Amino acid sequence: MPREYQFDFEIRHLIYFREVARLLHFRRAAESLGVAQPSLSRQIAHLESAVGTALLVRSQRRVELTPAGRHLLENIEPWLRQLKRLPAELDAIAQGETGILRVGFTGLAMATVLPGILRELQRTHPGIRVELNESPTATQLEALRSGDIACGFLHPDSLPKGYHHRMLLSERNGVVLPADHPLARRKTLKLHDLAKVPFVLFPRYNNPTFYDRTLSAFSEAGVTPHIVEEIWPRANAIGLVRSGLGATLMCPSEAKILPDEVTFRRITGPTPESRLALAWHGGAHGSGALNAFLQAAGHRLN
Amino acid sequence: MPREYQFDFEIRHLIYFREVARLLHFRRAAESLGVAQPSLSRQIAHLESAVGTALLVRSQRRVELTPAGRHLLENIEPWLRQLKRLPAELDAIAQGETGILRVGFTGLAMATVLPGILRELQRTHPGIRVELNESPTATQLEALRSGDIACGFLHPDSLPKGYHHRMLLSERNGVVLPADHPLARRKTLKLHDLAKVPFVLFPRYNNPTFYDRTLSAFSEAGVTPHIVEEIWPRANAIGLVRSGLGATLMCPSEAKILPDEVTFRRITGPTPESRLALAWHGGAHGSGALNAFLQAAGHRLN
DNA sequence: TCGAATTGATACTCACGAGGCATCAATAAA
DNA sequence: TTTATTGATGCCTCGTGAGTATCAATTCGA
Repeated sequence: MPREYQFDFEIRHLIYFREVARLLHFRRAAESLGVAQPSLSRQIAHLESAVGTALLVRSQRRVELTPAGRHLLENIEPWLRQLKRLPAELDAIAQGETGILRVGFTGLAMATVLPGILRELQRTHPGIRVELNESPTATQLEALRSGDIACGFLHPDSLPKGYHHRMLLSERNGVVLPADHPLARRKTLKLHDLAKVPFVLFPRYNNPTFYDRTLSAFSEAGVTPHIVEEIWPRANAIGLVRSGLGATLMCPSEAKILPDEVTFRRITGPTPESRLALAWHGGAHGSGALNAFLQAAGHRLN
Repeated sequence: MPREYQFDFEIRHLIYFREVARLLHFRRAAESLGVAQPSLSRQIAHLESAVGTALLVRSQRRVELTPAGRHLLENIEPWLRQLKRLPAELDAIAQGETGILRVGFTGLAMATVLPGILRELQRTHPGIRVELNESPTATQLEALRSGDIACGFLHPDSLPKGYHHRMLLSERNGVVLPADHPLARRKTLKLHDLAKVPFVLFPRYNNPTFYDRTLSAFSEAGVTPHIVEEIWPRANAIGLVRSGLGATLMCPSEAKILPDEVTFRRITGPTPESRLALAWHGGAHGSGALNAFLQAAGHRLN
């Protein structure tokens, strides 16, 4: 038993001391603790020598606390209570009945599945607190890797191996135009029609895979997009469209709620496809809170 | 080792776990703790089975915390720190460098030695908090007996055996008169001169010994005092004198500061003698705070 | 692709010390 | 005085923490 990192007393000593201090009687305390009185006497003596201070005054016929003893009693009482609850507490965390869960998400998730999942989770596991973090797919992947988030709603196309994921939705992008734009009068558009329209997209590093896929769709349609701005989060793009800066691509779910000044139009033919998946670390030991979240997400989807 | 009152883990386990959780490495943690790695492995396993929850995920090559493990780490950290300080803390209390000290006192003490002692104590032991309680000698004796106060400034004549005490002062009483009283023109008085003067004294039960001694002084002087009021604390007697109700006996120190409307006159011949002593419980195990207080009181007197 | 190094777990033995029983010394109550 | 009750001490037993040697699984380097 090494000396340097060793406390010279143990929880047992504190519990023994508490009982003696409460009853001020060795024999009764020993009985209450279920040990023999001599053993108790020695353990208390051990504790006193370990802390280097007399905690009790024994006068053969009466036992009383010293000031240090009283101080110790008052100090350990709350801790012993907390310690007693500890196993149940840890179990609750492991079972996912409580805990903090950091979750990454994109605007699309918030516009579609996320609210329902959170509501379901709140219903089944009210003890779990979710810390939401809107960030682009690339950032979420990094956060997943480092453990900063336990799971993320992201575009799964560039998901590396070692992560589990569940596809949530896949939608062909449409276009958001200023309401007074000439093309807005048409019911549907082709990407080809938008050759001359200035575009607001998102920064490439947010999600290189999807960015490149978007440009591919344009070239497939035989045009090169005129990109005037890159912005994130995507919702901000709507503001720019509204200000007349240009148009932006967006999937129907995300464009469900739009201000009057802008219009959403479906695109026929080639168009990028927004995908949303819930991804999490492939470790075998999913945190309980994460499992609860996944369960809530599954429930939402069935 | 009885089951009912036994935690299934000890402080040692928590310290071991903390080190492993910090370093996320059994071998290095074992080295840092000064134990062999196998022992550490088993202690951690023991802790996990004791709390009934996995705290670490071992993947042969890497160790990481489960959510429960992280929770445990965060919870025990502050407590282990506190626990480490505990011996020094208890020692400080035992040595009287800190703690709470309840002290009884009378008006005479506050008018004389008490302020100086408190100042000295504050200088030498700033960690000690003193709880002052003005009460008559008889009440203080009871409080000493029950442990409500650790020491008291009181009239020592009726001090029972089993208490230590240190005499602080002894003063012949004088008389406090209304300033416009005919007798106030004399420089000194005899108790005999005050035969017809109505007197304000204190309730007998406050200090029966001194009360009786006072009456003895009167009869020695050949008079019976005309007592019109008994009041406590003594300082209030001055207010009654001021209102013209009568005169009161008082020692010079206590009568040092008087309003203009009253006058203090020394008494020659028989007169009661106010004594002040610091008394404390004769137990062998004086609390450290008490010892510090006594030391400050001694310093004040030398 | 294969061997070397590194990881934490397991098997075995040893020794410290907590626990139990019997008993003592000191005090209080009869 | 006797008797009962208090906490402390002596001695023995046995559980368990710790050490050494070793294993199985994985990673890394060539």
